[in-house]
This record gives sequence, structure tokens and C-alpha cells, in this order.
Amino acid sequence: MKYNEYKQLDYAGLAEEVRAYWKENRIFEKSVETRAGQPTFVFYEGPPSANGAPGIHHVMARAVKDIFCRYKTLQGFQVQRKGGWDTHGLPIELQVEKELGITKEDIGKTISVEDYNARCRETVMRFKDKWDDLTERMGYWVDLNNPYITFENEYIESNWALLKKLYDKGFLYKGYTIQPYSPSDGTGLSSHELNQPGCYKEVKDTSIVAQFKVTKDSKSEFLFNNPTGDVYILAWTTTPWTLPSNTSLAVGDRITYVQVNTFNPYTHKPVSVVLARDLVGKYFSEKNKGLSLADYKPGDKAIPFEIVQEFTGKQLVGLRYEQLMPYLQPFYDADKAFQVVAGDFVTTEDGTGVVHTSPTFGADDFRVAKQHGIPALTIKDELGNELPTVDRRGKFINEIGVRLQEGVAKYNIKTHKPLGPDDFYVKNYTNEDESHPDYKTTDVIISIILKEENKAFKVEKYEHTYPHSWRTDKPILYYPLDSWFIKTTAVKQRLIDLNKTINWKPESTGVGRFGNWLENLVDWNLSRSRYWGTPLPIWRTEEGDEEICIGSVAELNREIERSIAAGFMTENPLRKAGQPVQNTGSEDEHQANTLLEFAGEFALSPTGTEEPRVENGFGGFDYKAFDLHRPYVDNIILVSPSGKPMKREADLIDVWFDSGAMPYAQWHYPLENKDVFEASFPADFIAEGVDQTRGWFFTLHALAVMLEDSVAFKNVIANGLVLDKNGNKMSKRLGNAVDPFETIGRFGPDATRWYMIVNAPPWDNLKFNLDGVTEVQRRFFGTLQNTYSFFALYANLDGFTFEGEEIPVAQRTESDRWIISRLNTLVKEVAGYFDDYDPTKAARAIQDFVADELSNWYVRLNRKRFWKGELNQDKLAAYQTLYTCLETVAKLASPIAPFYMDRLFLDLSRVSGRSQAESVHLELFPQVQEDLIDQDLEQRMHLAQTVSSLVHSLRKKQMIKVRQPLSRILVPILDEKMKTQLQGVEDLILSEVNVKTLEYLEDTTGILVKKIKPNFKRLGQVFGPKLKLVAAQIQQMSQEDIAKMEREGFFEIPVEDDTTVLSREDVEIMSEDIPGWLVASEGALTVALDITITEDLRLEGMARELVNRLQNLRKDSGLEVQDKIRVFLQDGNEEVAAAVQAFGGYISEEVQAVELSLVPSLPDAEATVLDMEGFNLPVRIEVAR
RNA sequence: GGGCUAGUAGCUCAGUUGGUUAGAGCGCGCGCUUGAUAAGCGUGAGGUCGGAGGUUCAAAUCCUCCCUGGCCCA
Repeated sequence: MKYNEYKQLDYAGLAEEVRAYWKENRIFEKSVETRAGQPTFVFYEGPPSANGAPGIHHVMARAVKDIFCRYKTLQGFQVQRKGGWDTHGLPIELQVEKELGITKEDIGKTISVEDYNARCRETVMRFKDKWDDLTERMGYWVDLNNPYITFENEYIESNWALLKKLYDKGFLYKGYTIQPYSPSDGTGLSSHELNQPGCYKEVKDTSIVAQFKVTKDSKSEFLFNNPTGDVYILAWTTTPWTLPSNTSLAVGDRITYVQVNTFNPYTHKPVSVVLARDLVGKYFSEKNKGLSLADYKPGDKAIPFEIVQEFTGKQLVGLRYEQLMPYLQPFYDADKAFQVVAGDFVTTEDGTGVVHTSPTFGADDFRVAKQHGIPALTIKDELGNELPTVDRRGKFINEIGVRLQEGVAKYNIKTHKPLGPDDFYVKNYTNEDESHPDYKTTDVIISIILKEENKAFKVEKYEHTYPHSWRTDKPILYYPLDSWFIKTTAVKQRLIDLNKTINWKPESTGVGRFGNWLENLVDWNLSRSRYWGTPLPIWRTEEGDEEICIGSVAELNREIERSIAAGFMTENPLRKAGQPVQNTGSEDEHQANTLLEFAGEFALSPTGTEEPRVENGFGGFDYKAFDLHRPYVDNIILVSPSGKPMKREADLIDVWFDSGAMPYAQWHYPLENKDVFEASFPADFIAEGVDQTRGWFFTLHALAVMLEDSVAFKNVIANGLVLDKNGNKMSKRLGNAVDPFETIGRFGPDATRWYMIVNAPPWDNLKFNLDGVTEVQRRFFGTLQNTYSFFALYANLDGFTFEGEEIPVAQRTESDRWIISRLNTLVKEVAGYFDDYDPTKAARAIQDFVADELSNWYVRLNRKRFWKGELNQDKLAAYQTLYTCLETVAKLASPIAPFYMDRLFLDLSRVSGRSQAESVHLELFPQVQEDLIDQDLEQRMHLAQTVSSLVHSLRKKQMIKVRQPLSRILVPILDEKMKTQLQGVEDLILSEVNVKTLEYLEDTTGILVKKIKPNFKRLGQVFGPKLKLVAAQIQQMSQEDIAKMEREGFFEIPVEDDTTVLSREDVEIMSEDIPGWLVASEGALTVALDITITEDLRLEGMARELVNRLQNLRKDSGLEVQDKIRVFLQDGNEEVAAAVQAFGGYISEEVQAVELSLVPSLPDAEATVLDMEGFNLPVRIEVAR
């Protein structure tokens, strides 16, 4: 049996063949099955969405996942990889809306929710085939046959069960949060919608610096030492309409503030105001600094001011002030209202360094108010629900409108039309004619009222960017909206503590990005007011006083039956298919039943995910016969304990819940598969883009902590983005996106994967350049393939099949032992890097080994051993060594380049029979043989390489080609070890650089010019600041001084007034030059070359030239390697004659000539003229039969 | 605006606890080799380490600020 030889390797074609082989022989399945009973390595697949075509960045992300799963399999672990699909969410809905040319408002009107969701369901899997194709082509091993799909009823049911668990623990609550809301659309906007191009517009708004009157008490006393008039805190806002609902002021506790005595520019009344020191210049002109307060007359343009005192924000915290616009009073926690608090978001960039806070209309405001227990200004409706001061149409509530109307009348404010209490919209949502001369926005009306009442210090137009609805172009408001929350803040410390046990790659994502996120955690807003997603399983009475959270289909079924009994429903949608309904449930069961017990009772097969669930599915329900999505769940009306109807809360849940729930829901846990779940939780490893930090990484973590008090994953790689070659984001629109199919089709998956991994660590952004893939293909795969071909060529000729005994490594040659030593070092390194989740370092180590050490050094130096002579022990050792290297490299690199390495491995093992494995991926990772690692030997070989390199360098400088032999190299020896080391590789060096002898120069005194260098690291610790003096002294040492120091081992030098003794370790001594020789050095190593070319050497050089030309001729003539020839050279050149005379035997042997003779003349027709650089030499060769 | 991250040769990247000549591959120049040859090898040029300050005897490395790109958040 022969090793496969490839004329020209088609990497992409090879991968396709290997892929077919894997499929046919179920290699992936076997790689899992054969590890049954072994320790498991748990991997979670972060589900992609199949609504778009996969891009090259998916190849990157999935290569990372695949590498570690394959590596762990090689290490003997069983690695299950269940695939999954993320199928819900806004992007899909938006895509459908775009395709149908509709907006959200049309849903339920021009298209039924039913049809709309059907469309989503179809759209979301549209590119599944393409994804599956890419998955296979790129060699990502994941179970595509039994994926979890988030829209399936079982998956949704698991979500419900988990939500109920959270509900029962008190982690689920309804509250409100400040969200972007568009009154013109009557809907909240997602951040996605807010990021639509053109959403943020430059607008001019009225901004007010308002005066908040400080209440005098013990805390504020320090402000009342010497004020002119009342004391006010100045706070700035660009949204005056939020001032009626102000309940607190925020300051920065480390910001410096000042108190300034001055006059109000509108009322001219004396006031004493507080603002940030850095912003004084904004409100008070430097020019007016010297003006006397006493001289001021109302109406003066120049307003005098005087800074009275300075203090930090900390002193302001806790101060009380009078309500600015006392139109409404808070109806709870009123004692906490109208005080100064500290806020971390306060800056001195704009305004006054004091931020007016209105908890109902700002996210920061809301947060800071909550922290300090500050109430919001709201009213209660008839049902007792809290409402903000602005209604959903963007209009002030009547209570405020009445007061504003009074103000308009009182101060004679001219308006474009008479304004009633219900006309005060906070922005122009009613398309009023703004060009009307008397048109005034509500903000302006508020400004005028405040000015009149000595409550405004400054009013001006302020230009800033403000978000607008992408549909109506009207400004949005930050507005309190009802939402369901998961109380993640309740477990905040636990989230932080457990995060510290996770191994993050890179670490900074874990402690920085993720850690900071946890530190600033807010409750998780679950609600989404959309259509296509997991419905929130909470049913409520209209008053909201009774509710139920449903945790399973069975529970829902029981409740429906109760509802039917109560007459709220007529039929049970879960029983449509006429299934027998099990366990309609009694009152006690309703309370007592835990889901797991229920699961145990009805589960059909605990692990049976492979059988499709058609009839008699889990719990006796036909899961294909109903749908837990909208609109169907919305039609279900349940009955409350007191007999009232309950409707489902209309919200869907955040899709991130879907994906964060995958450890449980992928197994339909907690309804069944308890054992499977427990065996696969938490994950040992996950990998996803760094953009998932607050997405999947967070939701996995949060749910695991809340449900299981555990991490969800122990190791995580957060990989970066794939950019185009110029570092720009790839986008279809710009046309710079790289098509993964095309790339893989052209270069094959192995080079593509290898490039992505070797080029930059996964967590750095990758600038994807196809030239880089080409380079990898050449440098790594080309070199490896060359090495294999070389091996295969000769091994086939010699019939080497690795039969018989392996030659003990100790009996092999120096270079054999060297490469084996390096190979074992490599195994150790690569395993270490993989264990550390650093595939890039692993790939680089493998690549450098193959290119630099195996191919460029070992094979090159040992070529002759492979093609000369019979298959003797030495040759056998060479084959065995090279074989071992190739086989080991195949295993080491197989996680990264799975196709090529499998072929390489099989090409080798099928001939040798060294492994019976059907694939390298069923093999075990190589074990390091520590006893074969020889540090001395590795060092020695390194020395040989350095010496060779130096000699080459010298030859080059003198333009002496390597074919010209030289007589000797001289190396000054620093110590005994160096000599021994060099002697070990002497032959190697000599043959590599074509020199006859290597001489060692031991007593170098007087011959060598030496150089001395301070050991800065050592001396720095001793001398510190005096180092410069010492270093200067050392550098001034003469040759004699150096010699003395070498002889005696120490040296005294003067340092300032003192002397100090330097020991040998304090300096580095190296040889610099040998007078009369050609010298080169690197570090402490110096090499001198004798470039005298004697007559003998010249002739030998000529002989080698002849060999070179004749070999070329042989090859050009198409002779076979083993052909013997006769050579006839035309006589006439003395040197040629002399060279033939002296080196005829050598020449004949090299070119396999049975005859080599000089002939007086050669007829032109028979001769080939050799160009001998300087003269021509006619020659004729013929094959000797 | 905040957090994280990157900026080192024309390009892609290394660069240890700070230690004095900052490295590699590709590309480029020059050359070698010709039984691995649609290959291979050597050698050379090429750098104000993003900028400015600071700490230190000593800074690509530590600190501060700034600039540019990226991601996430507001």
C-alpha cells in the first residue's frame, strides 16, 4: 500500500471529499458516541437567527466554538453539541413589516395577527438551509438534526415554567420604567427604532435655568450668612415642561459649587444663587466683576455679582427647597420630596452643575429618585392607578392645564388662539401653526410664568440633538410605561460574586464590560409590546387585583377547564384535536403540584428528543395541535379565585429571555429531562461575539443565578468583530462584505479557519483580508503538504510502512532527537494554549514548528538521508522521525484545520496501520513524553542555526557563494558548556555552510577585541540613581581592564568619592572583533570566517559547479533519479581539467556517472553548452544502459 | 457623555515582573539553491512604538490628559 501522492492539491475539493467521508461514516456522531461514559465537556450553542444569510463573521465565531469542542473530544471528553435556533424578536418582525410594506399599526387591522405571525414563522427559518450548508462546509460540528427552536411550544412552555419559578420567588413584578415613547404614534419605541437613520435631529428648544428657593434649616444655615435676598439653587433644563413634576435636584458630590450674590436679570430683585464654580463664567461676565452690588439700579445692563463662598456638592446634599411650581403634591413619601441628592451623572459640561430631576420623565431621574426614595409627582385615576402629569397624547393633565391657563391670563400672555386647560401639549403634537406671530410652545409659556414669578434666572434657546419618531418625525418623550420586570437587583451581589468565578477570555470583558454592567445593574425589563415572541404567561383581572402566572400547558389546561365551567370560555383550544385530557386538576393540585412531579408522571421518554412529538406528546397533549403564540393565547380568558375574568397581560417577553433560557428549555426542562439537564449544567464552555455581553452572556448568567444559584458557564470566549481589510465594518450596503461560501469555495475551510485563528486572537477585531488566507495557505499548508509529499515520495520508493520495531530515540541521530524534542515541546505548549482557551497561540506554535523547524531545518538538513542508499537503520530512523512529526502535527492541528488534518492523518495511518481510527477526530490528543525533551539539545541546535546564519551573512558580504568551500570558521569560546554544545553540532554547521573546519578559540586574551556592557537590571537594583555613573565607568574600561576582570572575577571602579567592586555577574562581556578576520556576532556569540580560497578549495568549488550544472542537465533531459550516465566534457579549460583530475570521483558519484571523461572536441549537434560564469563548457551526457 | 478595546516597519502581528541594539511573517532590494523545484533558503533595507506631559537611574511597557478607529451603553 502506498502513501497518497498529490500532484497539485485542491484544498477546497479535498475538504468536500472529507466532508462526504465524515457524513458517510458518521464520524461526528461517532466522535460523541465513542466517548460515552467518559467525563463530559458541556458546550452551549448560542442560537443564531436564520432570517438572514450567514456572513464570514459567523465562520469566525463558529470556528472558535468548534476548535474547543474538537480539542476536548481528542482529550477523551464526551462533547454533546445541540444546535439551536433563535426565532423570535423585533428584527424578524421588522423584516416582515418591510417585506409586506406595512407598519406595526396595520397588524390586527390590514393583516391579522395570525397571518402576521405565520409570516414571521416562515421568514425566520428562511435561510436555514444556507446556514446548515455553511455549518457543514466550514466543518462546524453541531447537531443539526435535533436543534432546539425557540418558537416551538415545548420551548415556550419551558420559558413559562421558568417564569413561574421566578414569579413564585417574587422576582417578577409589574412596574414602570422610563422609555422612549412617541405620543404621535401612541407607542413606545425600541432602541433599535431610535437608531434608525435620521432619528436624532438638531432642534432648538427653550432651556431654562430655574431658581429653586432654599428652605432655611440647620443644614442650609451656611448659605444664609450674608445673602442678598433669598437663597436659590440654580438648575438647568432643556425640557421646561418637566418642571411642574420636579421633585428633587441632583448635584455631583465631588463638584465644587459657589454661592453668588447678584440680581435676577428679569425681576432685578436681589438674589443669592448656588451653582458649580466652573460654570460661573457662563452666567456672570468677567467685565462686571468689579461692580458694586450697592450701586446696582433695576434695569442696569451690567449686573454686578459677588462670590460669597465655595463648597463641595456634598454639603448641598440633603438641603430642602420650595416646590417650584406647586400645582400638584406627591401623594406618597411627600416628606422625601424637594430635596437635593447626589447623582453620578451630574457634570459641569452644561447648565449649572445642578440637574433638575423629574422621576417620571427621565431615566437617570427615575433611577436616582428610586435610590433615594424620592417620590414622583403623579396623580391617581379612578382605579387608583398612578398617572404622570402628561398623558399619552403628550398633553398636560387637566390639573396642570388649569394652572397654566391661570398663568396665561394673569400675566397677559398673548397666544395664537385661546388656550383651555386641555390645550397644553408639551410638544407640538397637534400641528399648530408655528409661524403665527403669537404662537408659543408650552415650554415658552412656562418660561414666561417663571420669569414673572422670579423663578427663572436665564431663559434661552438651546440647540441640541433630540430623538424623533421615525414614522411621524415628531419628538419623542421619555415617559413612564408599564412593564414587567425581573428583579435582578435582588441578586446583584450574587451575580457579581459568581461572575468572579468565570474564566473570561479576554479577562477585561469579564471584569470590565460585564463586571461594570453588573455593578450598575437595574431590573431586567421583560416586556415587549410586539406580536412574534414568547407571550408573558400572566393573566390578570381588569383591576389588577388578582392574577395568575401559568407555568405549563397542563396548568393552563386546568385553568381553561375551570374557565369553561365558569362560562368565560366555550371550548378548550388545547383539546382541539380531540385529545383525551388528562388531569383536569383539582383545587389542591392547582396549589400543590410542582412541575417536576407532574413531569415525572407523564414524561414519555426522559431523553427521547429524537422522536417527533406528534400524538400523545408530553403530558398527553398534542403539541402540534395548538399554538402558545399570539393571538391564540390572547383569546384565553381565565377565571380568578373570586370568579372574575382574567385576561392575559398583552406583553411578550424579551427575546433575550428565550436564549438565556436555553440551558433549560433546550431539554424541555423543568417539565422533563431532569437528569439530562443536571448532567449538562452549567456549561464548561461557550463562545459568542462580545456584543452579546449584555445580551446572551447576561441572560444566561442572570437566569442561572436566580434559578439555580450557579454560573451558567465556566469558560467563555467573547470574540471580536470581523471587519474588512481596511478595518471598516462589513456591510452588504457598502459591498465590502466577504461571502463565506465564496471564500471557503476558493481556499477551502481549513485555510480560512486557520487564517482567522492564527492572525489575531479571537477577542481582537479581525481585519479580514483574502491575501492573508493566501499567505496562510502557502506558508503553512503549502509547507506542510510539501513535507508530506517529500515523505510520501521516498517512503513509497523504499516501501517504508512503519513496520517492525521503532528505533529507540536514543539511538537516532542528533537532528532526529532534536526534532522529536521540539515536537514534544510543541505538544506541551499547544495543549497548554488550548487549555487556556487561546487558539491563536496554539496555531502560531504549530505553524512555526512546521515551517521553521520541521521543514526548513530538519527536512532540509536530512534530505540526503531519505534518498541515498538502501533502507538501512539510519534511513529507517529518518522515516520514523518524520512520520511521527507529521502524524503528531495532524492531531495537534486537527481542531483548527479539521478537514486537511484528517486527510493527512488518514493518508499516513492507512499505510502504516499505526492507528485504526477512522478519523483523526476519533483519536486521542498526543501525550507529551517529557523524557524526550532535551533542553541542551534544543539550545545546541539553536546555536547551530545562529552560527550558520552568521556565516551565511559573512559569505554574502564577501559575495562568496555557498558552493565555494571555505577552510575554517573560528568561534571564541566563552565557557566550557558552549564548547561542548558547539562540538555537538559542528558537523551540521560545517555541511550547512560548506566550510571544512570549525576551530575554537579558548584563550582569547590579546587576540579578541572585547566589549563590555553593564547588566542594567542587576546594577539598577544596587545603585539606583548612581547607575549612570557606574555604567559610564564600565563602558570606559580598556581591553586590559576587561581581561583583568575576566581573570580575577571582579573589578574595582571609582564611584564618586568611593570605589565599588563589580562582580562578573554585574557585566556582560562579549567578543566584538578579531583583528584580521571577518567577524559577525549576535548577542554573546561571535563567528570569524577565514575567506582565503586556496587552490584546492577553488578546484573543489569548480567541481561543485560542475555537479550543479550536470544535475541541471540531467533533470532538463528528463532523466530518472536512478539513471546512470556517461559524461563527456570538452577539454580546453585548465581549471575544469584540474577539477576533474582532483575531484572526478566526487563528481561521478554525485551525478551518478559511470564514466566521466574529457574529450578533445564535441560536435555541436551532440553538445549542450554549460554556462560556467566566465566561460562556456560544451558537454554531452548519455544514459548508460 | 460613560465603560471596554485597539493604535509598534508599507501590510498583518509578537514584545515577559520597566533594563539600554524593539522582533517575526508577508511585501520590497540583493543573492543562494536546483533530486521537496509551479518549491526551497539566505541576507539587507525599512520604526520618533498614535500625540503631549509625568514617575524612574532607566518607559513600547507604569500614571495623567488628548487624538483616531471599533464595540457596548446612555
